[in-house]
Amino acid sequence: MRHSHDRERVAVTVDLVIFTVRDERLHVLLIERGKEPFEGRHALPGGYVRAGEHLDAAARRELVEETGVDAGQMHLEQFRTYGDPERDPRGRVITVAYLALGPDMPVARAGTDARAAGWEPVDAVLDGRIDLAFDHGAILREGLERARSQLEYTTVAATFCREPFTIAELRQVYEVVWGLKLDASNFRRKVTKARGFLVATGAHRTPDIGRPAGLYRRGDARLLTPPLLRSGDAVAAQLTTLALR
Amino acid sequence: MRHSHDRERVAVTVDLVIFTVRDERLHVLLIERGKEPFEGRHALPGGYVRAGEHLDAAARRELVEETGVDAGQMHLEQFRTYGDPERDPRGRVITVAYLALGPDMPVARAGTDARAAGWEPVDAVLDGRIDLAFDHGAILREGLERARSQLEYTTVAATFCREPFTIAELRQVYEVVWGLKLDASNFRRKVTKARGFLVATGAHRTPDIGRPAGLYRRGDARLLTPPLLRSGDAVAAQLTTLALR
DNA sequence: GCAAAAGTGTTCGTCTTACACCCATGA
DNA sequence: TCATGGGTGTAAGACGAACACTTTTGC
Repeated sequence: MRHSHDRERVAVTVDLVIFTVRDERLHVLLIERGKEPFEGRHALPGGYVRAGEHLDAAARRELVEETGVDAGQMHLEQFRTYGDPERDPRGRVITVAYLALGPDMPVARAGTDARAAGWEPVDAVLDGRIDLAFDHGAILREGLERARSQLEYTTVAATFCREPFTIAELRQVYEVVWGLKLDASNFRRKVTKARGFLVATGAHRTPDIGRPAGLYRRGDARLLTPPLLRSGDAVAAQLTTLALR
Repeated sequence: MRHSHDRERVAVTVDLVIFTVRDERLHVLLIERGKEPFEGRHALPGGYVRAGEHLDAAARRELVEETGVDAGQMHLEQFRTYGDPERDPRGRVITVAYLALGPDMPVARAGTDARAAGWEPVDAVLDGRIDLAFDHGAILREGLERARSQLEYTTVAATFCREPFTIAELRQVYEVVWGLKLDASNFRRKVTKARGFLVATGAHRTPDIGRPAGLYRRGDARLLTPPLLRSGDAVAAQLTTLALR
């Protein structure tokens, strides 16, 4: 039996987990809410899907609104929809969560509903120093897990780097997101061997000190073959680290 | 600027891609629609999320309604939300798609909106002999891709098997879902070595002909370590097979 | 014994890991 | 020339693919 109330109409939002690497640490873009509920609390950027608007389009629009960055260049992927009836005190609102990775970029403006917007260390959210509004803490954690595993099988890590970039910069992305130290020489071999991941520009960049490093651009491959796997031990270490926090 | 029409309220449904292995082929549970739109066409089982209902609960409810199977025992995972404004001719309806894998089971009843329900070979959908309503064809394809990769990293393949099961039965799941032939001896070594995947019952089952096979139950591990990877060549072969169809 | 399917052993080649070592630069 | 990070070489061991071979059953 289906009654009319079975087909409840609900509001739909998109929320964005946008990561970047800054000062050798993983950061996430957060806003400070400018109105109730959760006024003054940190939250993920996001907003209502408009009438007739695609979900992906809404996500890209919100990304531009919150950061001023053209989403056309960014990796943007839906990773889960959250629909707990109690997740928003205003009523039934389900949200489609997106993951985006990008190079460190300036925050161009505050969001429409936001008092402020800025990059915050992911650690601060994981250890409770920053307590996010709604269920955004859980969404962030799942986005982080997704990002970690995406690094294994796809070439998205390179989207964290502003072109052209060095292999050391790319390695730092892996180290920061995974929370591990990687062997520089073996890392280099793997990523240069993976077809379509990196394109050498031929140019070099001389650091403050040390030998100049070769510069690369992103290749056209989206899937990383062969994958760059975290060892089982490494994943276990990562999980316990998370649990201890 | 946000106007009231920016917060369009939309209907939300869940749709289920339910796979099973039957007669050495992969099958998917489909219904035949009993009313417009797409009356008489095949579609994925699913329905409206009710007021105050969790998305996962709605998926489990629909699964029981369509199949009579207790979803409590089944692996059920949300894999993507589809929100194209044009995807439903009746108006804006977004749908949260779930993936479920289970042993071959009888279809207990037709769904409330369905004229009939039954298992259909996945091949028939992929090659166009069955043309699904709405965007369900695309949803099915993505669900299949998800199922294929889930087999690599998780122990869900065992949920296809009715307990107790033999290693040959488990191997057949992999072969059917991946569309590949696997080496029986290497497969056995891998799955028995993976901790928490299989628990030997000690009992044996004698086939019509041949040596009796050891019987197993599912272990408590959800993640498969080490993973059981399709080789790059195998994946390529699979993709071309799909493209040629 | 034979067919068929379960299960074990072995070989060979590739990939991973760890680490030694050389290279190119600025100070 | 020294310190620093870039980059190459290489040996030991782990892992995977392929396949020969043994075991256990019904007929």
